[in-house]
Amino acid sequence: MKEKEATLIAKALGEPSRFSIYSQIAEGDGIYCGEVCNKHALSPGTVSHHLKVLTDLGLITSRKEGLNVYYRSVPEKFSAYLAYLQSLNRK
Amino acid sequence: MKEKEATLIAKALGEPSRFSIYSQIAEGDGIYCGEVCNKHALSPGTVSHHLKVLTDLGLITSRKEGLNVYYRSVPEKFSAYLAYLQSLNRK
DNA sequence: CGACTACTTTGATGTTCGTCAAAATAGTTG
DNA sequence: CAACTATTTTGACGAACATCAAAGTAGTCG
Repeated sequence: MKEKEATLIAKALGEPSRFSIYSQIAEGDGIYCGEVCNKHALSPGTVSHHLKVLTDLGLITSRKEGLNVYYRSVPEKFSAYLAYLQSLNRK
Repeated sequence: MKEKEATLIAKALGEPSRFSIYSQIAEGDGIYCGEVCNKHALSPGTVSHHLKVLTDLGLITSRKEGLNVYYRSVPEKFSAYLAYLQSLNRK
């Protein structure tokens, strides 16, 4: 992973709502968009926006199931980010 | 470390200039403020601002040496942040 | 003390971006 | 097809913030 990508991920997780949403997704085994809206006091449009940012960065993936959209995390991507951060100390 | 603090650190590192400045400090064994200004095309005021943000978060410390101010990283703080991130996956 | 240096603080500016309401889209179901 | 539901997109607005120039501060040195 390059510095630019790491910075974009850090920026994404630096927004409180988005960090919280990512945490919720990462902790479970997948979740529907609506459940995210329920847990956080945010409009559907705002939640959809945050989910798109996380998806574009590869931190989560989505799959349509009927009317709902199912989201789950991509641990490998997150691990790659952690590995990059770890390499910063004592390079 | 709590979620709020982790988010603040992520936000701080999500700003490209600040991420780059932190990297420069973390990679070496300490550095003067002026050297940071030289490496990055930023005004002294801007660099000072970024260094203050990182200092307030406990990611770096400063010590005055004559006319110069010497900065070095606090690896323990950064490690605590990494540990928190690691706990997000598979909690 | 007075000139100089390294850094910090202040004030202003332009941009980014989180948020919502509302319109639009896609898919379901009678 | 028509009504409905879940999500996304659009447009607008306000707040946060990165940046700079310039003024301020602290410490050094003749």
